[in-house]
Amino acid sequence: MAQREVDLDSSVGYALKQAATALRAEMEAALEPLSLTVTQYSCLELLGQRPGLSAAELARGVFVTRQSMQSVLQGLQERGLLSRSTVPQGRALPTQLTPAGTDLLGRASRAVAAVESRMLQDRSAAEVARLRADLAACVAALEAPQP
Amino acid sequence: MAQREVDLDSSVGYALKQAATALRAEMEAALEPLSLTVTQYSCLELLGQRPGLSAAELARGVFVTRQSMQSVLQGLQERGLLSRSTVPQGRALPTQLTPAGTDLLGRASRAVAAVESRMLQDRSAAEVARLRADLAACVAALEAPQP
DNA sequence: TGCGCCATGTCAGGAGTCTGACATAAGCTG
DNA sequence: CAGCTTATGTCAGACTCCTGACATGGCGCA
Repeated sequence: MAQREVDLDSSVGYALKQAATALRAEMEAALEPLSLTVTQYSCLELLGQRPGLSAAELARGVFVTRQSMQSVLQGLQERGLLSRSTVPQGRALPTQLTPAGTDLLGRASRAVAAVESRMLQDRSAAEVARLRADLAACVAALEAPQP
Repeated sequence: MAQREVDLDSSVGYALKQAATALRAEMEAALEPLSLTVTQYSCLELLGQRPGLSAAELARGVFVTRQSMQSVLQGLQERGLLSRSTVPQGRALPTQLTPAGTDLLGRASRAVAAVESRMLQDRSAAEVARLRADLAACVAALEAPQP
């Protein structure tokens, strides 16, 4: 086996981490004027598109633990950006954006969209869709149960 | 503007984060038997391919701060996996793998390569290269100075 | 019905990483 | 040459997020 197992210059995994890191850094910079962290924005965005989600569902969608999501929700709730139902749906507590939350989300969403469109500049819609599909296929392959 | 600014189901950024998270989780699982964290492995791998790197250079390559890399290096050094030069090259202290470090890196590298190849299963070499190039283009676009 | 099983919310503790700060060494510039 | 800038290593503190644990509410099944 003359071939090296992992070569940084041709490793998709390394490129993936590099891209995710760069994107996160640019998102942080874009969201800083709104006093939002990337995690907080992700939470608002997810909640804006899927109103009524529970904390556990939000946590999975944002890729953090329930425990972390709890403190994120507390912070956003104290800022009046979202409200949690007092009446449990079973054990879960549905969450919704407040008008202030919806307003801030709109501005944050535009800022983030600008970053993403800068990341994808000079690429056709078809190329973008292909990249997205490639990444989704990676996720599916990784999450598939292995023997 | 009827189009939503950020749609999770078609957002490349979200897919990117999802893929990076899934890959990291699988890497953690693969490296756990070797008692290595992903950061520790990344450090060893980079050092194996670029011997003599300083702590600051390693930190940039692994996407952490110098301060974090310092504690990572201390842990690896105490396990006898690497050694830091006592004679500074200027201000920097070159770092090398020990034989034990090289040996462990070999096993870790194979484990990680298995994960990456599972992630990319059913794809041609050309498709993999294209994905890697797409990701690199994202990084370049994000890091390019903006007006 | 009663039991086990899973998901959710929550509390406490700890590991990892980051920001801030300082001293030192090399390079550049006037 | 002196001074400024940059890069590195290091120390200290704070913050974020995670792991572990527990109680509670729904669901399936014997």
